[in-house]
Amino acid sequence: MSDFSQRLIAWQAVHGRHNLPWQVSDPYRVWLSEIMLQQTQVATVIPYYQQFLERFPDVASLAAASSDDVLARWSGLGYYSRARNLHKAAQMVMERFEGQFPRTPALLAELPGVGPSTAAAIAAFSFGAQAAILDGNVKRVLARWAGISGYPGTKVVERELWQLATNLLPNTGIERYTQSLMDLGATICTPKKPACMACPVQADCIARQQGRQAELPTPKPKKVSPERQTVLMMVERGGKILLERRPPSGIWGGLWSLPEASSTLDASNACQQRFGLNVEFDSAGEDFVHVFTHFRLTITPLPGSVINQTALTHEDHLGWFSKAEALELGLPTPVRKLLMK
DNA sequence: AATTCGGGGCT
DNA sequence: AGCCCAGAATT
Repeated sequence: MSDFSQRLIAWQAVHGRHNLPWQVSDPYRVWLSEIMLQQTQVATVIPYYQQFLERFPDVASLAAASSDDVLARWSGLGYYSRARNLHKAAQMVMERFEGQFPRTPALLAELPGVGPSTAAAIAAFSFGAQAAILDGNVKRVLARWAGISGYPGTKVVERELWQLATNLLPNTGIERYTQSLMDLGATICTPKKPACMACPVQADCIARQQGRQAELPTPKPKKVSPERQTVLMMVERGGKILLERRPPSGIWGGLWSLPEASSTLDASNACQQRFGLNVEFDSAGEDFVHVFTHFRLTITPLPGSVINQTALTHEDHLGWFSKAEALELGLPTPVRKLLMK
Protein backbone atom coordinates (compact mmCIF):
# COMPACT_ATOMS: atom_id res chain seq x y z
CA MET A 1 0.00 0.00 0.00
CA SER A 2 2.65 2.52 0.99
CA ASP A 3 4.49 1.37 -2.09
CA PHE A 4 1.98 3.47 -4.07
CA SER A 5 4.01 6.56 -3.27
CA GLN A 6 7.33 4.87 -4.04
CA ARG A 7 6.19 3.81 -7.49
CA LEU A 8 5.00 7.35 -8.21
CA ILE A 9 8.23 8.91 -6.97
CA ALA A 10 10.34 6.59 -9.13
CA TRP A 11 8.11 7.29 -12.11
CA GLN A 12 8.32 11.07 -11.63
CA ALA A 13 12.11 11.03 -11.59
CA VAL A 14 12.13 9.57 -15.11
CA HIS A 15 8.88 10.65 -16.75
CA GLY A 16 7.66 13.67 -14.79
CA ARG A 17 7.81 17.35 -15.67
CA HIS A 18 11.06 18.97 -14.53
CA ASN A 19 11.29 22.28 -16.34
CA LEU A 20 8.24 24.22 -15.21
CA PRO A 21 9.26 27.79 -14.33
CA TRP A 22 7.89 27.60 -10.78
CA GLN A 23 9.82 24.48 -9.80
CA VAL A 24 11.92 26.41 -7.31
CA SER A 25 12.02 26.57 -3.53
CA ASP A 26 11.22 30.29 -3.26
CA PRO A 27 7.85 30.32 -1.48
CA TYR A 28 6.82 33.57 -3.21
CA ARG A 29 7.18 31.97 -6.63
CA VAL A 30 5.56 28.73 -5.54
CA TRP A 31 2.63 30.62 -4.01
CA LEU A 32 2.16 32.81 -7.09
CA SER A 33 2.17 29.78 -9.38
CA GLU A 34 -0.29 27.84 -7.22
CA ILE A 35 -2.76 30.72 -7.22
CA MET A 36 -2.50 31.21 -10.98
CA LEU A 37 -2.88 27.48 -11.55
CA GLN A 38 -6.17 27.23 -9.67
CA GLN A 39 -8.62 25.98 -12.30
CA THR A 40 -6.22 27.11 -14.99
CA GLN A 41 -4.02 25.00 -17.24
CA VAL A 42 -0.23 25.09 -17.15
CA ALA A 43 0.17 26.32 -20.73
CA THR A 44 -2.20 29.22 -20.08
CA VAL A 45 -0.42 30.28 -16.90
CA ILE A 46 3.20 30.33 -18.08
CA PRO A 47 3.22 33.68 -19.94
CA TYR A 48 1.17 35.39 -17.20
CA TYR A 49 3.49 33.99 -14.55
CA GLN A 50 6.60 35.30 -16.26
CA GLN A 51 5.18 38.75 -16.92
CA PHE A 52 3.85 38.97 -13.39
CA LEU A 53 7.25 38.09 -11.92
CA GLU A 54 8.97 40.71 -14.05
CA ARG A 55 6.64 43.37 -12.74
CA PHE A 56 6.49 42.06 -9.14
CA PRO A 57 9.75 40.16 -8.47
CA ASP A 58 9.08 39.63 -4.76
CA VAL A 59 6.33 39.77 -2.19
CA ALA A 60 7.35 43.27 -1.06
CA SER A 61 6.92 44.78 -4.52
CA LEU A 62 3.56 43.08 -4.93
CA ALA A 63 2.35 44.31 -1.55
CA ALA A 64 3.35 47.86 -2.42
CA ALA A 65 1.64 47.88 -5.83
CA SER A 66 -1.73 49.46 -6.58
CA SER A 67 -4.68 47.13 -7.06
CA ASP A 68 -5.19 48.56 -10.56
CA ASP A 69 -1.65 47.53 -11.45
CA VAL A 70 -2.15 44.01 -10.10
CA LEU A 71 -5.49 43.56 -11.89
CA ALA A 72 -4.01 44.83 -15.14
CA ARG A 73 -1.38 42.07 -15.04
CA TRP A 74 -4.09 39.52 -14.28
CA SER A 75 -6.43 40.70 -17.02
CA GLY A 76 -7.45 37.75 -19.21
CA LEU A 77 -6.64 35.01 -16.69
CA GLY A 78 -10.12 35.00 -15.15
CA TYR A 79 -11.30 34.36 -11.58
CA TYR A 80 -10.32 37.91 -10.63
CA SER A 81 -10.93 37.35 -6.94
CA ARG A 82 -7.64 35.45 -7.12
CA ALA A 83 -5.84 38.69 -8.02
CA ARG A 84 -7.57 40.67 -5.28
CA ASN A 85 -6.79 37.99 -2.71
CA LEU A 86 -3.21 37.70 -3.97
CA HIS A 87 -2.69 41.39 -3.35
CA LYS A 88 -4.20 41.22 0.14
CA ALA A 89 -2.18 38.14 0.98
CA ALA A 90 1.07 39.85 -0.06
CA GLN A 91 0.28 42.70 2.29
CA MET A 92 -0.53 40.21 5.04
CA VAL A 93 2.81 38.46 4.56
CA MET A 94 4.61 41.79 4.85
CA GLU A 95 2.74 43.06 7.88
CA ARG A 96 1.75 40.03 9.89
CA PHE A 97 4.58 37.67 8.97
CA GLU A 98 7.33 40.29 8.59
CA GLY A 99 7.94 39.53 4.93
CA GLN A 100 8.46 35.77 5.41
CA PHE A 101 5.90 33.21 4.25
CA PRO A 102 4.66 31.00 7.11
CA ARG A 103 5.87 27.40 6.92
CA THR A 104 2.83 25.38 7.96
CA PRO A 105 -0.29 24.56 5.93
CA ALA A 106 -2.52 25.88 8.71
CA LEU A 107 -0.87 29.31 8.72
CA LEU A 108 -0.60 29.43 4.94
CA ALA A 109 -4.33 28.73 4.69
CA GLU A 110 -5.01 31.93 6.61
CA LEU A 111 -3.82 33.90 3.60
CA PRO A 112 -6.78 34.96 1.44
CA GLY A 113 -7.08 32.80 -1.66
CA VAL A 114 -5.12 29.93 -0.11
CA GLY A 115 -7.31 26.96 0.68
CA PRO A 116 -6.38 23.51 2.00
CA SER A 117 -4.93 22.12 -1.23
CA THR A 118 -2.97 25.22 -2.20
CA ALA A 119 -1.63 25.57 1.36
CA ALA A 120 -0.41 21.97 1.26
CA ALA A 121 1.24 22.44 -2.13
CA ILE A 122 3.10 25.57 -1.00
CA ALA A 123 4.21 23.91 2.24
CA ALA A 124 5.33 20.73 0.48
CA PHE A 125 7.20 22.40 -2.38
CA SER A 126 8.72 25.27 -0.41
CA PHE A 127 9.38 23.69 2.98
CA GLY A 128 9.10 19.90 2.52
CA ALA A 129 6.06 19.70 4.81
CA GLN A 130 4.15 16.41 5.07
CA ALA A 131 0.92 17.72 3.60
CA ALA A 132 -1.56 16.20 1.18
CA ILE A 133 -2.87 18.08 -1.83
CA LEU A 134 -6.25 17.40 -3.45
CA ASP A 135 -6.67 19.17 -6.76
CA GLY A 136 -8.48 18.03 -9.87
CA ASN A 137 -5.61 15.81 -10.97
CA VAL A 138 -5.31 14.07 -7.62
CA LYS A 139 -9.05 13.57 -7.32
CA ARG A 140 -9.06 11.81 -10.68
CA VAL A 141 -5.99 9.67 -9.96
CA LEU A 142 -7.22 8.55 -6.54
CA ALA A 143 -10.85 8.05 -7.56
CA ARG A 144 -9.70 5.72 -10.31
CA TRP A 145 -6.92 3.94 -8.45
CA ALA A 146 -9.09 3.27 -5.38
CA GLY A 147 -12.35 2.88 -7.32
CA ILE A 148 -14.13 5.68 -5.47
CA SER A 149 -17.41 6.57 -7.13
CA GLY A 150 -19.64 9.60 -6.58
CA TYR A 151 -19.12 13.18 -7.69
CA PRO A 152 -16.03 14.54 -5.86
CA GLY A 153 -17.77 17.89 -5.37
CA THR A 154 -20.00 16.37 -2.70
CA LYS A 155 -18.86 16.45 0.89
CA VAL A 156 -18.91 12.69 1.46
CA VAL A 157 -16.72 11.85 -1.51
CA GLU A 158 -14.37 14.73 -0.85
CA ARG A 159 -13.80 13.57 2.74
CA GLU A 160 -13.00 10.08 1.53
CA LEU A 161 -10.51 11.42 -1.01
CA TRP A 162 -8.80 13.66 1.57
CA GLN A 163 -8.50 10.69 3.91
CA LEU A 164 -6.97 8.51 1.22
CA ALA A 165 -4.62 11.27 0.05
CA THR A 166 -3.36 11.69 3.59
CA ASN A 167 -2.93 7.95 4.16
CA LEU A 168 -0.86 7.57 1.00
CA LEU A 169 1.74 10.23 1.89
CA PRO A 170 5.35 9.01 1.85
CA ASN A 171 7.68 9.52 4.81
CA THR A 172 10.34 11.14 2.64
CA GLY A 173 10.48 12.79 -0.75
CA ILE A 174 7.27 14.78 -0.36
CA GLU A 175 8.26 17.30 -3.03
CA ARG A 176 8.72 14.74 -5.77
CA TYR A 177 5.69 12.76 -4.64
CA THR A 178 3.45 15.84 -4.77
CA GLN A 179 4.77 16.69 -8.20
CA SER A 180 4.25 13.09 -9.33
CA LEU A 181 0.53 13.19 -8.57
CA MET A 182 0.08 16.35 -10.60
CA ASP A 183 2.21 15.01 -13.45
CA LEU A 184 0.46 11.66 -13.55
CA GLY A 185 -2.95 13.32 -13.69
CA ALA A 186 -1.84 15.79 -16.36
CA THR A 187 0.00 13.39 -18.66
CA ILE A 188 -1.11 9.77 -18.03
CA CYS A 189 -4.29 9.59 -15.97
CA THR A 190 -6.04 12.12 -18.20
CA PRO A 191 -9.81 12.73 -18.19
CA LYS A 192 -10.23 11.04 -21.57
CA LYS A 193 -8.30 8.10 -22.99
CA PRO A 194 -5.86 7.65 -20.09
CA ALA A 195 -2.54 6.02 -21.02
CA CYS A 196 -2.88 3.19 -18.52
CA MET A 197 -0.11 1.12 -20.13
CA ALA A 198 2.37 3.83 -19.09
CA CYS A 199 1.02 4.17 -15.55
CA PRO A 200 3.23 3.15 -12.63
CA VAL A 201 0.23 2.04 -10.54
CA GLN A 202 -1.76 0.26 -13.25
CA ALA A 203 -1.28 -3.15 -11.59
CA ASP A 204 -3.54 -2.37 -8.64
CA CYS A 205 -5.77 0.32 -10.14
CA ILE A 206 -9.40 -0.57 -9.45
CA ALA A 207 -10.78 1.45 -12.35
CA ARG A 208 -8.44 -0.32 -14.74
CA GLN A 209 -9.22 -3.77 -13.33
CA GLN A 210 -12.93 -3.09 -13.73
CA GLY A 211 -12.66 -1.19 -17.01
CA ARG A 212 -14.27 1.87 -15.44
CA GLN A 213 -11.69 4.52 -16.35
CA ALA A 214 -14.32 6.41 -18.36
CA GLU A 215 -16.79 6.40 -15.47
CA LEU A 216 -14.45 7.62 -12.75
CA PRO A 217 -14.34 10.11 -11.28
CA THR A 218 -18.12 10.47 -11.42
CA PRO A 219 -18.92 13.60 -13.49
CA LYS A 220 -20.70 16.59 -12.09
CA PRO A 221 -24.46 16.34 -12.61
CA LYS A 222 -25.17 18.82 -15.34
CA LYS A 223 -27.72 21.56 -15.40
CA VAL A 224 -28.81 23.83 -18.22
CA SER A 225 -26.89 27.07 -17.94
CA PRO A 226 -29.17 30.09 -17.94
CA GLU A 227 -29.03 32.78 -20.61
CA ARG A 228 -28.40 36.39 -19.69
CA GLN A 229 -28.30 39.45 -21.86
CA THR A 230 -26.66 42.85 -21.56
CA VAL A 231 -25.89 45.96 -23.56
CA LEU A 232 -22.35 47.37 -23.37
CA MET A 233 -22.31 51.07 -24.17
CA MET A 234 -19.31 52.41 -26.06
CA VAL A 235 -19.66 56.10 -25.25
CA GLU A 236 -17.13 58.31 -26.99
CA ARG A 237 -16.19 61.90 -26.27
CA GLY A 238 -13.32 63.62 -28.05
CA GLY A 239 -11.52 60.43 -28.99
CA LYS A 240 -11.87 58.88 -25.53
CA ILE A 241 -14.21 56.21 -24.31
CA LEU A 242 -16.10 56.02 -21.02
CA LEU A 243 -15.20 53.14 -18.73
CA GLU A 244 -16.65 52.22 -15.37
CA ARG A 245 -14.92 50.33 -12.58
CA ARG A 246 -17.10 47.43 -11.48
CA PRO A 247 -17.89 46.79 -7.81
CA PRO A 248 -15.32 44.63 -6.00
CA SER A 249 -17.45 41.48 -5.84
CA GLY A 250 -19.49 39.65 -8.44
CA ILE A 251 -18.75 39.15 -12.11
CA TRP A 252 -15.57 40.92 -13.27
CA GLY A 253 -15.16 42.41 -9.78
CA GLY A 254 -12.83 45.40 -9.66
CA LEU A 255 -12.19 45.42 -13.40
CA TRP A 256 -12.75 48.36 -15.72
CA SER A 257 -15.64 47.69 -18.07
CA LEU A 258 -17.91 49.35 -20.58
CA PRO A 259 -21.01 50.68 -18.79
CA GLU A 260 -23.98 48.35 -19.01
CA ALA A 261 -27.55 49.14 -19.98
CA SER A 262 -30.52 46.85 -19.53
CA SER A 263 -31.60 47.40 -23.15
CA THR A 264 -30.74 49.50 -26.18
CA LEU A 265 -33.86 51.57 -25.50
CA ASP A 266 -32.72 52.32 -21.96
CA ALA A 267 -29.18 53.33 -22.90
CA SER A 268 -29.81 57.01 -23.46
CA ASN A 269 -31.80 57.31 -20.27
CA ALA A 270 -29.16 55.39 -18.30
CA CYS A 271 -26.40 57.75 -19.43
CA GLN A 272 -28.47 60.74 -18.44
CA GLN A 273 -29.32 59.33 -15.02
CA ARG A 274 -26.00 57.79 -14.06
CA PHE A 275 -23.42 59.97 -15.77
CA GLY A 276 -25.16 63.25 -16.52
CA LEU A 277 -24.41 62.70 -20.19
CA ASN A 278 -26.60 63.42 -23.19
CA VAL A 279 -25.55 60.67 -25.58
CA GLU A 280 -26.65 59.99 -29.12
CA PHE A 281 -26.37 56.31 -29.90
CA ASP A 282 -25.68 54.72 -33.26
CA SER A 283 -27.32 51.50 -34.33
CA ALA A 284 -26.28 48.51 -32.22
CA GLY A 285 -23.38 46.31 -33.28
CA GLU A 286 -23.58 42.60 -33.88
CA ASP A 287 -24.59 40.52 -30.85
CA PHE A 288 -22.04 38.03 -29.59
CA VAL A 289 -22.09 35.36 -26.92
CA HIS A 290 -19.64 35.09 -24.03
CA VAL A 291 -19.70 31.80 -22.17
CA PHE A 292 -19.13 31.56 -18.41
CA THR A 293 -19.00 28.46 -16.25
CA HIS A 294 -22.55 28.88 -15.06
CA PHE A 295 -24.32 31.03 -17.64
CA ARG A 296 -24.19 32.35 -21.19
CA LEU A 297 -24.09 36.10 -21.72
CA THR A 298 -25.31 37.65 -24.96
CA ILE A 299 -23.68 41.04 -25.43
CA THR A 300 -25.02 43.85 -27.60
CA PRO A 301 -22.36 46.49 -28.30
CA LEU A 302 -23.88 49.95 -28.55
CA PRO A 303 -21.64 52.79 -29.80
CA GLY A 304 -22.60 56.40 -29.17
CA SER A 305 -21.24 59.94 -28.90
CA VAL A 306 -21.69 62.58 -26.22
CA ILE A 307 -23.81 65.52 -27.35
CA ASN A 308 -23.41 67.52 -24.18
CA GLN A 309 -22.81 67.09 -20.51
CA THR A 310 -25.61 68.20 -18.24
CA ALA A 311 -23.94 67.50 -14.93
CA LEU A 312 -20.40 67.19 -13.66
CA THR A 313 -19.51 63.62 -12.86
CA HIS A 314 -16.12 63.33 -11.25
CA GLU A 315 -16.63 59.96 -9.70
CA ASP A 316 -13.79 57.70 -8.74
CA HIS A 317 -15.24 54.70 -10.55
CA LEU A 318 -15.58 56.49 -13.90
CA GLY A 319 -12.92 57.45 -16.39
CA TRP A 320 -12.29 58.54 -19.96
CA PHE A 321 -9.56 56.64 -21.72
CA SER A 322 -8.04 56.54 -25.16
CA LYS A 323 -8.10 53.12 -26.74
CA ALA A 324 -4.41 52.61 -25.99
CA GLU A 325 -4.84 53.66 -22.36
CA ALA A 326 -7.84 51.39 -21.94
CA LEU A 327 -5.99 48.33 -23.18
CA GLU A 328 -3.43 48.81 -20.38
CA LEU A 329 -6.17 48.44 -17.75
CA GLY A 330 -7.61 45.35 -16.13
CA LEU A 331 -10.42 44.56 -18.55
CA PRO A 332 -12.77 41.58 -18.91
CA THR A 333 -11.95 39.57 -22.01
CA PRO A 334 -15.07 40.45 -24.04
CA VAL A 335 -14.55 44.16 -23.32
CA ARG A 336 -10.93 43.86 -24.40
CA LYS A 337 -12.07 42.20 -27.61
CA LEU A 338 -14.58 44.97 -28.29
CA LEU A 339 -12.00 47.71 -27.75
CA MET A 340 -9.48 46.01 -29.99
CA LYS A 341 -11.85 45.98 -32.95
C1' DA B 1 -23.71 21.50 1.15
C1' DA B 2 -24.27 23.78 -3.04
C1' DT B 3 -23.26 27.85 -5.74
C1' DT B 4 -20.37 31.39 -7.55
C1' DC B 5 -16.56 32.97 -9.51
C1' DG B 6 -13.25 33.24 -16.33
C1' DG B 7 -11.16 31.97 -19.78
C1' DG B 8 -8.83 29.05 -22.83
C1' DG B 9 -7.35 24.60 -24.70
C1' DC B 10 -8.77 20.29 -26.31
C1' DT B 11 -11.66 16.73 -28.29
C1' DA C 1 -20.42 22.09 -28.09
C1' DG C 2 -19.04 20.35 -23.97
C1' DC C 3 -15.54 19.17 -20.71
C1' DC C 4 -11.74 20.18 -17.85
C1' DC C 5 -8.27 22.73 -15.52
C1' DA C 6 -2.20 22.64 -9.50
C1' DG C 7 -9.94 25.37 -6.00
C1' DA C 8 -11.46 28.95 -2.73
C1' DA C 9 -14.90 31.97 -0.99
C1' DT C 10 -19.46 32.71 -0.28
C1' DT C 11 -24.16 31.71 0.81
